[in-house]
Amino acid sequence: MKTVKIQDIARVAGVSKSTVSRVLNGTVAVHPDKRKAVLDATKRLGFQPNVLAQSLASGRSSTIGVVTQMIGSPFYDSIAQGLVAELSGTGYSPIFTDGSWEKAEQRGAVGALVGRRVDGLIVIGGTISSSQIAEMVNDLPVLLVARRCENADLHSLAVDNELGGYQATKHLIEQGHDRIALIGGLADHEDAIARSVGYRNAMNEAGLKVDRELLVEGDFSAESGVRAVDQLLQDSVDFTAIFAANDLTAFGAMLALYKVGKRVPEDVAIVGFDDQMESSFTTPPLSTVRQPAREMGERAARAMVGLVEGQPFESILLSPKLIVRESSKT
Amino acid sequence: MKTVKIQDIARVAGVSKSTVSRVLNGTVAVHPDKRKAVLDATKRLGFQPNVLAQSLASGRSSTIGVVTQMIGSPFYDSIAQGLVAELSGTGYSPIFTDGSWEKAEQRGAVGALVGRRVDGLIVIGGTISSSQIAEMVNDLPVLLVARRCENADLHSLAVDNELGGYQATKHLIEQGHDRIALIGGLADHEDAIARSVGYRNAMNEAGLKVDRELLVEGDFSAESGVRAVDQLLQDSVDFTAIFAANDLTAFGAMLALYKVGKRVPEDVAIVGFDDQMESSFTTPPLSTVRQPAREMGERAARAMVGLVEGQPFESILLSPKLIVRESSKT
DNA sequence: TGGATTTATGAAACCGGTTTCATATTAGGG
DNA sequence: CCCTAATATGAAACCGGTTTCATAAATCCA
Repeated sequence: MKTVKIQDIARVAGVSKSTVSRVLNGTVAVHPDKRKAVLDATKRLGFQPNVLAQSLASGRSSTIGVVTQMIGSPFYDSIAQGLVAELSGTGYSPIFTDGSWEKAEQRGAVGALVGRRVDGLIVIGGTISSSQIAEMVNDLPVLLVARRCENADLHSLAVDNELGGYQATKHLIEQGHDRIALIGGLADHEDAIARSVGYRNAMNEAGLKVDRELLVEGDFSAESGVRAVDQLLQDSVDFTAIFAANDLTAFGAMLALYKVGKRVPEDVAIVGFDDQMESSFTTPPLSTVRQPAREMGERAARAMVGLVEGQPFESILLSPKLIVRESSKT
Repeated sequence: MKTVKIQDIARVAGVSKSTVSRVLNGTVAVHPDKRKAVLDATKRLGFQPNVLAQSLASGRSSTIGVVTQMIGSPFYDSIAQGLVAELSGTGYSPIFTDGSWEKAEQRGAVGALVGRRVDGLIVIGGTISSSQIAEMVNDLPVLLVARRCENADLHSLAVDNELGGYQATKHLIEQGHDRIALIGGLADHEDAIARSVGYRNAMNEAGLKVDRELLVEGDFSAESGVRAVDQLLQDSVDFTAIFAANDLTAFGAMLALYKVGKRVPEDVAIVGFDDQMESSFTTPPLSTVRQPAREMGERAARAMVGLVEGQPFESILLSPKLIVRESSKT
């Protein structure tokens, strides 16, 4: 029981390889009789084309390379999910490679995908510079997701993190808070920095001073939220609200507050960032800045298919949306 | 600027294609001088082998096909993450196809992967029968993850859901509860059924009656947890504890209880299932049955690489582990 | 020192398709 | 009815590697 190839069909149908290929791809017209013979043989023999051979011959692999970041945030995972879901049924398959933290590893990931002759490349987050990517890919369409891009050759689909940070902070200010602590994300992470800039802008705009003691480091993990609140309490910092770099951090902060008997939002109001699935089901439900992660994945998938097929694409900077739930209501 | 191929290296190094291939793969010894010449040329020209061509010629694609289930539960996603992480650096790349809910679609997914000549197939969950998979893959190694398998040709790596359900329920009983509600998962979902069987076993063993009113339907979503508790309250069912089919459902249940002023665990104790990342940071932290999802993905990746390279593998049924946190402490 | 092995290497076949090119056939037009 | 243009089809080249096979060179052993 060996795999049936195009030649077998040709023999059975009494035609040449070429004709079989033409029928299967519908590239040019073939006589209805032969066409039928080929189709019958194909079905009878249970032919399944060798995608590898097809790709090699045609120069198109029907594959989209994806470089992922397996760091904590569920945000990236949702993007990946959206990608997989939207790509299924388009004829293209995603092929994933993990770029973890190291730039070297990310370069390796890009290289591996280029070696696989993917038709397009999607890079989710990541720290490798866009010009570096550009010089590796050699005219392959590239889409950076969840990340801005200064390079004109590449396209990007990102969320305005600065605006999000501004929205969250402004909301807390409007709720009457003026001592708002910021639990930051990774110090060198582009998104985290943008969010904290938004925080500062909102504070400044409202004429509020950003005390150094209100600023606590975090790393996007729930644990760091716990640590941050513990530290704030230990330093007996005066604060009535928290803007956390992401929802996970906010979860940790809420837990730490709960442990010492502080109530949310009565004693401390909290706003997170991401709006991950669990956020509307915490006690109390968490106010947050929604990043349409899954939708971004879906849009990225569609955009990439378009790019591969020659359609143009304009880089997009999506606006995040403030979702007010109970954790920040007065 | 065109891609450099093996023939270019051969020309530059003054040898034949064959020799270049031999050097690059280290299959047989070549003269040190030529070897060096080839290596130099390779580096200088920035050669990147065409994986497609390699695969076609060698018959091995260095690719592992993965059929995913994009249904709600974060459990499946964690498995996928583990897979990606562990596979990176092994020389194999995972290629994902979504099998969503429909069996037809799952067959399509398997077919597409077989057509891509993957070296091995990993199916995460899914409802397509294992014998059906077996007849499509034609001696390809197959590993079913998060799912039992009766078929001897296939391998599986699963968690004993029944045991988990038993552990959770028994724990609640030991905490003094005898009116324990069960919020089920999808009615026709293998895992959900197994967990409820475990629940019944524990109840029976303790001589407790399983009232029909204690059993509420769910669908693994947080929303269904909310609905279930609302229903229990509306029907004024007498219960002091809840075993939820998964953590997400438990989150919803906790929120619904919070809304009506019932405290966890004082008024109602709760145990979930999965131990997803957020579970230790809910207020209060959720007791749950841990499924080592990420680890399962990692093990699956290792096992599959082994299988592809001819090593044997014994199907594994992992034992879940009860994690007691505050949501179920008396 | 010479015949028998072993070893390194290039030429060519092959993997399974797609696509160009040439040809046999049919249709079209005056 | 004959010559030209359009059309269907098969042969062969090609995609970029791996691998078999044959051969020239080197090594071995008596």
